[in-house]
Amino acid sequence: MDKSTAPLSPALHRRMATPKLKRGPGSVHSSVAEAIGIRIVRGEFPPGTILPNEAKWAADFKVSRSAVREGIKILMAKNLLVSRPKVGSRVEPRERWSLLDHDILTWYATAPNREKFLLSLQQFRYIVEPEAAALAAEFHSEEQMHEISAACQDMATAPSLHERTEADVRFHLAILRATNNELLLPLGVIIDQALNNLFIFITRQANDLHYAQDLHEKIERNIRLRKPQAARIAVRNLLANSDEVMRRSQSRKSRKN
Amino acid sequence: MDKSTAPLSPALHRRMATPKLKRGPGSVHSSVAEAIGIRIVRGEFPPGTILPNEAKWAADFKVSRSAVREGIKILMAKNLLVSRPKVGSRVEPRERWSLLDHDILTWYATAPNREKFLLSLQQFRYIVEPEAAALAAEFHSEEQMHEISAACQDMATAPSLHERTEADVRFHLAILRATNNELLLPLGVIIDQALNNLFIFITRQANDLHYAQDLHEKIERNIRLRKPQAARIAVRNLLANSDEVMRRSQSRKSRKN
DNA sequence: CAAGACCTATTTATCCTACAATACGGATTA
DNA sequence: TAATCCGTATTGTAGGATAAATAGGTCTTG
Repeated sequence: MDKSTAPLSPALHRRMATPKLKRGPGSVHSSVAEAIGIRIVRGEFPPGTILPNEAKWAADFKVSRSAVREGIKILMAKNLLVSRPKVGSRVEPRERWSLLDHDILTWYATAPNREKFLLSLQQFRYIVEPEAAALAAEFHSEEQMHEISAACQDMATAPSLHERTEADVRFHLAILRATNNELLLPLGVIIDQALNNLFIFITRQANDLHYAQDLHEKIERNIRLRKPQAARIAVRNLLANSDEVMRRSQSRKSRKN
Repeated sequence: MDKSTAPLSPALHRRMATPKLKRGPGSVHSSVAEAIGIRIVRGEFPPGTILPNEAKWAADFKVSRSAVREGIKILMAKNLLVSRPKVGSRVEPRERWSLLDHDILTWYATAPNREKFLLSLQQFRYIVEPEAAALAAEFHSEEQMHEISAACQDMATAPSLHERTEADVRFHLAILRATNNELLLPLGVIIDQALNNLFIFITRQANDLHYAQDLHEKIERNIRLRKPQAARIAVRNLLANSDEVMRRSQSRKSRKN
């Protein structure tokens, strides 16, 4: 059926209209993948939906069909959709999506339900990070320990909040590496997302920063001294502190409104 | 420098030779992605290596350059490599690989170091699954609980080992779903891989199967009765049993040799 | 001689066109 | 009514042409 014959409200029509392709710094196919991918994760094309065909995308974005196809292939690789001849590209059920992929996570962070997303991230960290710290305490090599310590020091001496966050991410990734379990490495994208989203909540008050630094140093020390159980608890304390910071920021915001 | 001028040993040459493309059931581009992807994860092209250019692959595989490009795009989406004009496709460092992707995991399972891989899988399960069961015990809905119970029953009544493993996977995935944390769903690929690899170790002795079934039912019960701590422990017991089975199988094998 | 500007060759990026394979859904027939 | 056939829309594959990007060498210049 031709879509133009379907009676659509003007508002719905506006929502369906394809936004112009953001001609960013990257290549065309990745821009296409991003443009379509974002609309999928935001729920504009719910699972089971058949996407517009390749020719339509090519026309809307003013790019060649090849570029569209390469973009679609990227989304297929991330299990956002599957393509079949004659039927088209169908959005996969959410539980098949590779949510732990860096791109999807980034797109997802722009989706409407940010609150719930941040809670899921935080919950995920509670599961993984304490155990990762315990493993790191048991199995870290000297070089890996050095990376952890260096990142911890960089946090203390970082001149800006941005650089502090960068060192913070580096600290936690170094712990994952020090577990010597390579399957844990991909979970770094979670930490990256979480910290960069938490970044906007972080207070600039010297007291808070100093306390957070203390918590990080406790983690560093317990890993260095090879005390798994103590490292586990230290990480839990740090995460609880993050929760607390978020909660305070949240209540401040609601008081304002 | 032209590679053909480099003095290669015949053995190395043989290893470099491109195997014929497996023209399986899937599409050509996914076969290309698989063929190249497997060689990357197996270490044939170590991180930092520049892959042969697209024209070379097209000639070797006897496919069009378009197909090769679409295959490469799939690998790019999984962070196995990055492509840049003039330089070519460079293999990314291992810690960037999306190891938790279903395809990569499957390819990885064929790699030489199976033993270490299985250990990493098992260690990963120890981190995630007990906590997932605890969350499921706290937050599961009625429908989610029903899926868990049904899978558990199917395990008991499965007529073949294969179908039993299928229900086993379904059981653990249902628990992940019941956590109501969507970020945990992608970890299902780990469980899927682990159980399907463990499958070959599983003894057919009725005693063992009965005991394993008992362990699963304890998990089911504790989730159903909303006892997080007990569910956590029940999962740990199950994993310990898997370890035990693997260890026994291992020692039997070494005794044979 | 050193440093910077400028070429050139190679590779991916993009576009285009044509045809093949597939399977949905309607038309046709028993 | 039910089963089969077939037209057609859509992705899949092929192959070629051109554009853009850039590493590395070359030339110029201070």
